[in-house]
Amino acid sequence: MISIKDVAARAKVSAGTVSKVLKGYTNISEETKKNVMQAVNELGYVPNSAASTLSSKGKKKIAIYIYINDKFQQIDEINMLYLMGALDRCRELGIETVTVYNETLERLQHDTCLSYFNSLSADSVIVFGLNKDDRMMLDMLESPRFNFAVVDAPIVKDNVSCVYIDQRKAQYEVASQIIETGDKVLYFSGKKNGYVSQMRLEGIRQLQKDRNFELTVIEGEFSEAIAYHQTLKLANQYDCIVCASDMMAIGAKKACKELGIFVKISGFDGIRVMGYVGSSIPTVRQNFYNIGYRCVDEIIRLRDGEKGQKVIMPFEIDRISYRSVIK
Amino acid sequence: MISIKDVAARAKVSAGTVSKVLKGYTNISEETKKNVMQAVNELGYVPNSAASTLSSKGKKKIAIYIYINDKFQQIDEINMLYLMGALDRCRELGIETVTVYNETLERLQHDTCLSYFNSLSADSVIVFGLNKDDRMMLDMLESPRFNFAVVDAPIVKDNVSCVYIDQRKAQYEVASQIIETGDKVLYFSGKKNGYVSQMRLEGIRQLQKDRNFELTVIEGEFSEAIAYHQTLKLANQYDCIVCASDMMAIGAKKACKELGIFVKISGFDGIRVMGYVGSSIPTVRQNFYNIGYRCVDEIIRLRDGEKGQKVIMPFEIDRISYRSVIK
DNA sequence: CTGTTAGCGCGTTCAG
DNA sequence: CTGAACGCGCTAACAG
Repeated sequence: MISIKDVAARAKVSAGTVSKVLKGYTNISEETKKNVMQAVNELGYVPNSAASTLSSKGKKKIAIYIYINDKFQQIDEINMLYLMGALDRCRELGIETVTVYNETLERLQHDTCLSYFNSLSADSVIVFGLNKDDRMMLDMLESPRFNFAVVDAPIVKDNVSCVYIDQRKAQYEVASQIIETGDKVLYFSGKKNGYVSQMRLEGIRQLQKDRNFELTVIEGEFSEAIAYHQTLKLANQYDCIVCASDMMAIGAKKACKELGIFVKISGFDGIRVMGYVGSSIPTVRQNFYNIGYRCVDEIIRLRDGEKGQKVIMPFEIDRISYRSVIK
Repeated sequence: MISIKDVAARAKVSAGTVSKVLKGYTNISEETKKNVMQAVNELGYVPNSAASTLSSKGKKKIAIYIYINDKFQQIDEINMLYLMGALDRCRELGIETVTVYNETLERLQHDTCLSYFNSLSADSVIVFGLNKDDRMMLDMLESPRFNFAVVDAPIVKDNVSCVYIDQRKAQYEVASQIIETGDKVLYFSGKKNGYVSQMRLEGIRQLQKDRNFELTVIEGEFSEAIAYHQTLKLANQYDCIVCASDMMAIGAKKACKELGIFVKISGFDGIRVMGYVGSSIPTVRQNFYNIGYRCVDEIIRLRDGEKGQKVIMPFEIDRISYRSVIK
């Protein structure tokens, strides 16, 4: 384990000087700066981040908080894209990250959660797809000591920005692709009390007012299985099935095929698997990568002392073709 | 930020004693133990892991090394399952983890890589799907200071265990489901020089000897697009298309459908998307969760001073139905 | 059984 | 412009 001392010895300066060089202080002669950097390279020195963050109370990492579980299919694609976006942006900016998984937090008490992120030397947290049941994280948002960028939850505070597409508008637009006046429409909503679920529901309700059709709402919990089974039971009574997620749309479509009937269906999210199911279903394409990317920029804003804001990301209404997914 | 001192003050003992209680030392009176724990709870104290690992040179985290990119579709599902397995096992065992992404390492020099993991206070690394191009990680494996569990690469050393299914046998068996003597067989292999690609290729070659058929091998690079386009061109000359990955099988199947011909196809991996493509394609089902889970146990073995070993995980030959993926 | 002491590796004053 | 000295929060060795 080569420490800053080794570098100092090799460069014939003191440890303090090495530190200054590495931190980019200005008042260092070019001469010694060069020597130090050379020693660093020759020795392959990497600062010990534990010691570093312990010493300088400067916590600078961004914690990336991810829900990882097997309850909902295809969540992994969305998470990976969020993650890629955020990681790429952090790399561009030279910011260190820590990945934190929800199950890790579930073990902790309310208050200890703060300390936990603290001990990770994070001062900011990006929350991908905040869950309304996640008391732990919701409590954390109250702590002014951290900055947050939250995806898919309409929460704005001095230290909290939120990032998402206009769910209401998106649901309105995608549904309007398939619904005609007078249609009987079945709507599979997401999780009861979920943030996005509510907004999407408002979207379809708005469309109902504007276009006048019969609307039945079923809580689909984003579950493909529920959509599948409910569709098997009910599809023959409806002209359209509007789904608050692609996976539910896939379940509904599958059921219709099995029933041998045609019902207009729309989805929501724009995930790749839509390109494989052999049906052309209009959906809302969210650019998850960009959302993740943008979250980092929000954190930067907050760190700079700006107040939290709501960031609305663009989306597209489209069908996902096989061609588009195989690249 | 409440530190060990605060706890000590509240419990009216010294910081050292608190530390001992928390580390589960035996020679502590029940009385003070209780007091300390109470103070810990009341204050919501969480040890600062940076300080902890800095002090005790005891590095105990397991670093989980993941390739994250968008080059190959559906890698995300596999990675997530690996990850879930490893994380679950680590939680069961009370081991802390750090997640490290390949792109982070790509910035580093050879030697600094070691220091990097060091500074993360990791003494072990789990590598999911080691890439033969990844010089950085391959070099690291030479370092006896770390323990490694490597998935999908046949590397065994004192400090390196590897975990995977019997690729050779799996490819043999799944292909034998569709190939009959005298068939003309097209084989889409994985990445040239890839570890698993080679083993799978051996499997099909072995089958060729045993069953006697005409075999053409094309480097498919695990790419759905390549399989798709090559199949469009060549399918009518073959009876079977054996693919070294599910995504290639899907590409091949799609092409056959477009050509309006039937060719027997097999896949490899057992990922969920196979349940959505509407074709019943035999494949090798790997239990990625269990593989991730098992990797942690291998690390434990190595930490206990045992030598690295090859761990062969079970697999199944099966078709993935829609029913099985919607649960 | 418990308190005291001495660092872990680094960043940051403060002198010089 | 540079070096010495202190302390971040914690653990370990040593006293008592």
